[in-house]
Parts: sequence; C-alpha cells; structure tokens
Amino acid sequence: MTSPVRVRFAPSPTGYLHVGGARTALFNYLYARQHGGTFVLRIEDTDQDRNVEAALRGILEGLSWLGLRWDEGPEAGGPHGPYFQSERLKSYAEAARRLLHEGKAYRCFCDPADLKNRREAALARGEPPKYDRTCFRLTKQESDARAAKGDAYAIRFLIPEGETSWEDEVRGTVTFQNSTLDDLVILRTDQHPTYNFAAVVDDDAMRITHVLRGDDHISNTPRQIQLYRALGLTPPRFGHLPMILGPDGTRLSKRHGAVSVTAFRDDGILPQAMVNFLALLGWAYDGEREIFTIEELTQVFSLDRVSKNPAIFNYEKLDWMNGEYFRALPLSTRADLVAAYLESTGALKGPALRDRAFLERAVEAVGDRMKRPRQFLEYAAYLYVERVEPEPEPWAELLAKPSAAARLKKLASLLEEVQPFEHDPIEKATRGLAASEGVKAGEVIMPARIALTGKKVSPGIFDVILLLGRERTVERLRHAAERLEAESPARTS
RNA sequence: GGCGCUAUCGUCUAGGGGUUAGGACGGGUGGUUCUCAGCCAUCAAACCGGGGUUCGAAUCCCCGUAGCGCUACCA
Repeated sequence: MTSPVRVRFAPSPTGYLHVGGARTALFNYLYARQHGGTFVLRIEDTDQDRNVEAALRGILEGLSWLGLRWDEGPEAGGPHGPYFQSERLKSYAEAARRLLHEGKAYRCFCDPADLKNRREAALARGEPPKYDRTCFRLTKQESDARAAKGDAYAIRFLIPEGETSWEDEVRGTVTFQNSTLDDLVILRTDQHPTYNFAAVVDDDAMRITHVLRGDDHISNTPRQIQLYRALGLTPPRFGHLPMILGPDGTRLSKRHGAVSVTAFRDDGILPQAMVNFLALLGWAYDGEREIFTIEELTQVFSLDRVSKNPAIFNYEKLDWMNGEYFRALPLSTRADLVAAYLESTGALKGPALRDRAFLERAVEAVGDRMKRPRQFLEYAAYLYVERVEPEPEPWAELLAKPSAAARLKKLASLLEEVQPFEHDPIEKATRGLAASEGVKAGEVIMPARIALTGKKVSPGIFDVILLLGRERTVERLRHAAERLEAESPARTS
C-alpha cells in the first residue's frame, strides 16, 4: 500500500510568479491531480520578513490565474499548517537542537564576515571553499562554556562520511561523495533556519511524498537526504525538472522580457495557453500532439516523459499557441477580453467602449487576425477616430495611381445610393464598379481600404464599410479623393 | 577550482542497435483571396567531437568538448 501522493510548491515571496516557478507548480499540480493526491503551497519566507503580504499576493494571483488550485496552504488552510515558514520557526530550532544534542550537529562561533574572507581566499587559491571545521574541533566543554557565556553561534550540520545517492524520478540514479559537501549551517545566529534545513523539516511535517523542483536544487538534495537521515526520517522521492532558459541560453530573467505570469496575462496571454505552453517546456506527450487542456494534462502527464535537458523559452511559440486558444473562444468572450484590454490600457475610453454591440461586430470582423487582444487596434483603430490619417506608404501608393481619385468618388456615389446598406449589395456595387472600369476588384478595393482605414491591411473591406456606416464611408472616400487631387503631381505641374 | 546535470533541425521535442530520423514553432515557396490573418499544399533545416562494443551506433560504454546549475548564517 503506497501512501497518498502529497506534493508541494514552495516559493519564496518575491512578489511575482516567475514562469519557471509556474512550470514547477504546474508539474506538481498535475502530478497531484493525476494521483488523486494533495497539492500543498508553502511559503518560504525565512529570510525576507518584510512585505510578505504584498509579495505573496503576486504569487497567489499567478497560481490562481493559471488555475492551479492548492489544496493546503495560505488561504486554503489545512491540517499541516501553518504554511508560512516564518510561523514555524520553533520547530526548526527544536530540530536543530536535537541534532546538536545527539552530536549530529555542532555550534559554530565563527564570524560570518571572517568566514566570507576565508572562503574567498580559498577560492583565490583554487581550493574548494569548504568550511574548515574550526568549530567542530572545539571540545564539548569549550563549546558549552562559550555558549553559556552568551557568545553568538550558529548550528552546523556535521556531514557524515560516505556517499549519498538517490533514484531521481527524472534522472535516474544520482550520486554525490559526501566529502564534496560541507557542514552547512542549519540554524543561523538569529535562530532562523536556512533553506535546506527548513525544507526538510517542513516537507516531513507536511508529509510530502514527492519533491518535484527545478534542477538547480539537485546539489541540495544530498544535503537534505543526510538531514532526513540524521533526523531519523525517510526522505521523500525527488524529481528534478529541467531549467527554463532565455533565448540566449542563460537562466530566464527580466532582461529576456516578460517573466512573471501576470505580465503575460496583462499582455493578453490566455491562462489555457500559458498552461499548455508551460507543460510542453520539459515534457512531451508523444512528440506529435501539443494541444492539451489542463484536464487532459492531468490525464496524460507523467514524470518519465519529463525531459532532462534545459528548455529555452520560445516567445513565438507561446504567441502561436495563444492564437490557437484565442481564436477558438466564443465571440462574446473575445469581445470581453478586448474590452478589458482596451480599458486597462486606456487606449480607448468613454463612449466608444460603451457600445458593446459595435465592439462585438468589430471583433467579429477582425476575426482570425487577432492572436491576442492587443492586436485589436491594429485592425480596428480607424473605427474609433473622427478622421483617418493615412500612413505615408499606402498614401504614396495611392498618389501614384492617377485613376484612384476618380474611382473613389464613383464608389462614394454608389455607396451613397446603395439599398439596402448591407454586405451583399455593397459588394455587388463595388465589384460592379470595377467591372465597368474594366479592372480587377482589387483596383477599387485597395484604394478604398487606404481611404477608409489609412492602412494597407484591414479586415474585409465590406465589413469595414458596414462598420463605418454609410455616412462615414462616403465622407472618407470623398475626402481622400479630394486630398489626392490636391496633392497629385499632375495637378500641381 | 571542486562537484553535479545535460547534449537530435535556429527553438520545443519524438524516436532509439538496422527508420526516407517524425511532429510543432519560426523561415521559404505555391494555392485560396479585396489586403492581412487563417486555411491547404510544399520545401529547407538536426543526431556535439573522438575512440571503443557490434555484422551494424544517432541509439550502449569511455574520453573529450560545450552549456547550465550548485559550491552562503539566499531560497
């Protein structure tokens, strides 16, 4: 009988959820859901005790947005709390004292600044910067005496001889010689635990069965395993996930662009797309299928298909995937997202936004061209201005066509009369004009597009005309024609 | 410096003793078409290097090399 799976995501409150952390959280979540287990969220706030509140919000927001609901942790509670390390200080101190009394750890009176100097000196000499066990050589009497005297001390773990190895869930057997590990501080002078120690104490207290984390933790693992053993505990299973790198192959960071999931959200990335994309960073189903909902992922995810190599974050592919999801959304949802985007950026405000029906028509017309909300204005900005100012290049093209002005005028006249003012009659009139002029429809449509939108690219022209309405369409066509005539070289010469 | 992990198209990856080494993003070309997007078709693009083992190695082993990580009283 195997015990129920319990996994955890244990971020430190940095203020935002990094995509690397999000990927780790996702894999933990998937693993828990798949095994009917429990996903625990624990906050590792033993160092920075300021601003935890605010910093926590970003993390929780990111996880919630992705849909990674935790079963135990902040706001959720649970039987193994508290879920903030800053509130569990007593248990670390207790555990550390126990190791001290059992002779598995020792007091270290060394001055941190001094330690730092020694480390740097060793490094400069090309030697491994291990702690030299100065304080381990103190006799029990000396150590006790100095402690009694009130000398400040940290507690160091005495790394046993031998080697440490474990069966990693993603990498197989990993082995370290203990001689390469040094006696790590487990309890600092200020009674706060260090990361490795707190993680061990908590993972045990929270009954964690599988520790799935970034492979930057791989060399912490032998230390933690030794700690478990010293405490008389059974270590959990470990699985180390490959890192996520930036396009230049170094650890993904702000200078590569957006790294926090909320930044992607604010950029119009959909949570479904983000989850799907993240899942494929370091994991693959069969190399063929790539589109998965989070529910499907919980069905098909497996640790033995997790890759061992670091993955470079491909922003283009995320964008593509977002398009896949965005286009599949119902019209009203897309309109909601566009409205929210326009509002939050203040790109469009007031009455224009309030006409929801119109916005929806515009979104419909833009259709597949949009991969994310921010692209709406690229295809629809002209709908929301009094007068278009054509872009220079398209305008120059129009100027170069001597017949453009006349055609625009003719089109204006036709559209002024066309009844009813609907898609098909408008199309018929426009194509009719082209036919009577003896040119292809494009010869009428492109000038109209430039006159109406100021750009060479837009939704279908008849949709644009409909959206603009008869009056504005006719007005813009005529205005463009007049301006063309005024600027035409033939005229001025 | 030490220790550890990793190594298939530009990127994410599938595969794995005998394959035309597959898919996706991105890129090229063609088609659809009023432009763009989309869609369809199509092309280019990879097994880090060297030694073994083997009838046969991209695949297994060793050695290099490279990248990344850790080497804190940070997490």
